[in-house]
Amino acid sequence: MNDRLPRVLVVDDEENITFLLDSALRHFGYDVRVSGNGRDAIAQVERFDPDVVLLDVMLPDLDGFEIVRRLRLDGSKVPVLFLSAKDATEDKVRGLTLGGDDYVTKPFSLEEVIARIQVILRRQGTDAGSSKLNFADLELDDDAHVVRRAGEVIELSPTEYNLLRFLMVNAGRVLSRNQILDHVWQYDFGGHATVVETYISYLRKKLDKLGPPLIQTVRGVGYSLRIAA
Amino acid sequence: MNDRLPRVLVVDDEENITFLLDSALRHFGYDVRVSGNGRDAIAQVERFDPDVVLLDVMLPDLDGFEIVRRLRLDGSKVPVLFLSAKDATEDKVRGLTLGGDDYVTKPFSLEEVIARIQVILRRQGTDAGSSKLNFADLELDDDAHVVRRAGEVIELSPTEYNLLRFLMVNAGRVLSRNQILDHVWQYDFGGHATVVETYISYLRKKLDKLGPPLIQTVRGVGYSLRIAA
DNA sequence: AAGAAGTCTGAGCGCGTTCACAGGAAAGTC
DNA sequence: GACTTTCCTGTGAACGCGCTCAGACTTCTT
Repeated sequence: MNDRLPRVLVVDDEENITFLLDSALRHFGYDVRVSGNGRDAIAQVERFDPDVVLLDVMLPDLDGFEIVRRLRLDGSKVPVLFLSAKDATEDKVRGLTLGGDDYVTKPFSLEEVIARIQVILRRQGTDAGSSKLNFADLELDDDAHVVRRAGEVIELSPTEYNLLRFLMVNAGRVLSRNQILDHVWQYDFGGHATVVETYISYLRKKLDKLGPPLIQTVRGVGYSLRIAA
Repeated sequence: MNDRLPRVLVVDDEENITFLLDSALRHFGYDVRVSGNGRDAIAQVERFDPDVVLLDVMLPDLDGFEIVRRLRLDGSKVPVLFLSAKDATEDKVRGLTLGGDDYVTKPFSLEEVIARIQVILRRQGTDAGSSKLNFADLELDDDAHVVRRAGEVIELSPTEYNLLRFLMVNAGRVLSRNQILDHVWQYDFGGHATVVETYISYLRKKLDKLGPPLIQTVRGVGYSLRIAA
């Protein structure tokens, strides 16, 4: 087994964002470096040799595209996951997915970002894991973005999908409403934790048509994916 | 085995609270420091280098979130367990579970706080122990928040769960009703100690379905988890 | 521009949880 | 064995948590 940790370089000038991604990615077992501006980022790619770069499009010195252009000129082929604001720049980012790059729009949710990173790493062969998550007769395939139970395909909205993914990654563990909110919803979500209840309800309605209940309520604590006793 | 004691910094301006936590945590084998305000707390983090900080959100000088912000700017990554009042602060707690931080609402029960601290320390690798407690054919898993006897899952209410946890942590020892009340119930509980009897009764009813009695009454003193002779 | 899909809020309802209390059982005492 | 003390457990009331649904609002499609 070749287990050098996959290396991720996070480039953003907002410290809350880098802190957020840094802690989440570390927790996921990545070797993380952080950079706050474009020039430093280019230098770090050289020294750190990351497997993927998380790159904000709006940086104080160089813009994200310029950074990538220079990296490519230097011969680096590291794939980039852009973090773009949801405005004009979004158009510029389109079409990048050809070179193996991809993008998510700010504000993102962590599950979203992590899923994308894993897709990139898998396509590169850096991350050995499969694109499928399994629990009981449930199957979630990130590459195809398809969920099945007992063979049947289940149609899920984006939020439902992210929620189920988070539950499956943490199968067996109890997750508090706030934990769920922090990982599944966009980081700037201002509403109340009761949305989680609504979406758990949606998920149950769709999942439990095809078998026994899988999402357990732990009263006063949260929810947990578990096979009923 | 590397057993330097885990270090905990407790920050609160109410002396009853710090006293309470100080003694309980010491008794649990932690190396504890106490601080009564924000500025001092920041200084202590630097000097004492704690593994976790117990931080009241409402402090006379700086508010808890501001303290964390400053700590992060200083590069400290120490996880924080917030002690918050159950109202307004609830909203501001967003994003906390990402950096490994968490919160409990005042008034808390000691078992609650200690369980949370252990979760944080385990996740950090500071506390080697597992998330499971065992006694005879009983098993309590804090991660999944599940209790089993002889393999069967037992559904417990929050209070029942905390009570059983306290009994298991102190297996073999006799615990008085007041000790139990002090650790399992919220510290401002005003009722009578007879509740304990009620909950012992609930627990016995659920546990003893699956095997011989485990909770022994020690007349005139209290209760004890013990395998019948 | 209109329709469809997705998201989120708020309210109502049901049920589990918590706790006091009281009558009866068990243990200990003389 | 009778008496006292301690403990057990059923009943019931108040409360709060969690589930669900309708509807407003936003965003994506065509």
